[in-house]
Amino acid sequence: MKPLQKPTSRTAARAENERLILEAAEAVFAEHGFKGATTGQIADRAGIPKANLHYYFPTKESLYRQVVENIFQIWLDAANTFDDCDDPEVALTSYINAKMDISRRHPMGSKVWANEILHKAPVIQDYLETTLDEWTESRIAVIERWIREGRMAPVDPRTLLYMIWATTQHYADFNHQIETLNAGKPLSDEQFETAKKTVVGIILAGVGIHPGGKGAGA
Amino acid sequence: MKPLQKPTSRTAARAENERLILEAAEAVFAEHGFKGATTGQIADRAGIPKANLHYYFPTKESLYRQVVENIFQIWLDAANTFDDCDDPEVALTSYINAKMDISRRHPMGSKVWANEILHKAPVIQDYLETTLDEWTESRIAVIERWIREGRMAPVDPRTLLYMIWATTQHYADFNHQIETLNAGKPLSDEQFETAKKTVVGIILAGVGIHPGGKGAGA
DNA sequence: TGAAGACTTGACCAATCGGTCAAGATGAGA
DNA sequence: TCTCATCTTGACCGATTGGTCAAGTCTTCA
Repeated sequence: MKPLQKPTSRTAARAENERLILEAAEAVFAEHGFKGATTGQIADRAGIPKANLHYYFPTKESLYRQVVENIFQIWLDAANTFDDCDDPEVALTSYINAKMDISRRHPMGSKVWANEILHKAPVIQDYLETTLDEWTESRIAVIERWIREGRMAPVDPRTLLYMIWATTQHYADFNHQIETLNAGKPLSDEQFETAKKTVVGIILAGVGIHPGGKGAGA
Repeated sequence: MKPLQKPTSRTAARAENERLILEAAEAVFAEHGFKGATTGQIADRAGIPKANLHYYFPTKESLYRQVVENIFQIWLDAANTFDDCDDPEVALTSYINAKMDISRRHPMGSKVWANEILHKAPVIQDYLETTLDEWTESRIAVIERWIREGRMAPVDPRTLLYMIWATTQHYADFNHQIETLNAGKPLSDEQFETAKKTVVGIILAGVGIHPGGKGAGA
């Protein structure tokens, strides 16, 4: 039998340190942007000396890249919920709910992503051009088919997707503004549920899907 | 008769220089954020030495503050179109169109704003708490009245406003992503018109307003 | 026309920050 | 236990950057 590793074995300690650093980095990059964040801040937040951070991640950029790649993975997971079902009502509902939940649970990741796009995606441009572009085009095709089949109103599919992205991510990226307009307090679970239902309701009605009824209006 | 000022009189030159600097600053702050922007970059873009920039704007922060205040003024101008008419269809349509047009014509301003909120509004927090909060609350009251009067479906007014903000500003803030997903090219005027019409259409239908018909659906 | 204030600008400075390094601490395998 | 690779860390360095300064130049106006 292999000797049991102590909880602080070499590999476990390395994994734990990398996790601590990445967690701290996501928070600091989200709040201050790539340029605004300092490796010293990140190291402090992770509870290790700066030199040690540079032992695990040689450059600030390599650390940032890792953070962004992790975020893109979360985004892709949510994207898959779009294909849960071929019914537009179910697909749109579950996709919007998944994206809203991400904004609630991973607000910092969304902020890092927003920062990256605002600054012209110096790190993730290749993802945008490949994975994201392919995902978008194929889902546009699905929406166009739903429209042809009369299962939803003839709206521009691209604009519909952008509306969903914009609105759901707004709850993460503009969270500070939302809190300020909510008497300085975070949205309660009830308020957030109301927001989710309202967004789903407006989008579905907006594309002519009326739950309870069937098919699309004019 | 007052002596005609030469085109480069003292006051005119000052005004022109301040304009050049503010224009350059908006662009550089939009692309690199507050921390990422350097006063040297801004001065270069304005075509003046860095020391001269600091003659007009003593600190980087005072320059940034001025840029943000100008942007907020544009935002307020658009906000007024909400009150053009007491009819929800007209009000929502003209407000969405105004905000879409701002995203098209002032994308950099919107990006600076987004950056500011993303970083917890260190400079404009007071605007959020006063002017923005008052505007929002009063428009929520208007929407609630429209709902009571049966002129639109009973949706959460706050969420509706956030959807409009998020979607319209998305066309500025995420312009880079939108271009990338448009074969790397900026949206044509036709494409942008389609986007505007689609957003207006989805929102109006989403809140139960059907142009041509009258009043709200269930 | 000449004095006074407004504006311009190259050179410079202090602070910050990403990253290095060398010396030591620690754990794994023989 | 001994050895070696891995990990830790305080001190340090060069580059960048916000901001200053002093020595000019240009406008205005009496």
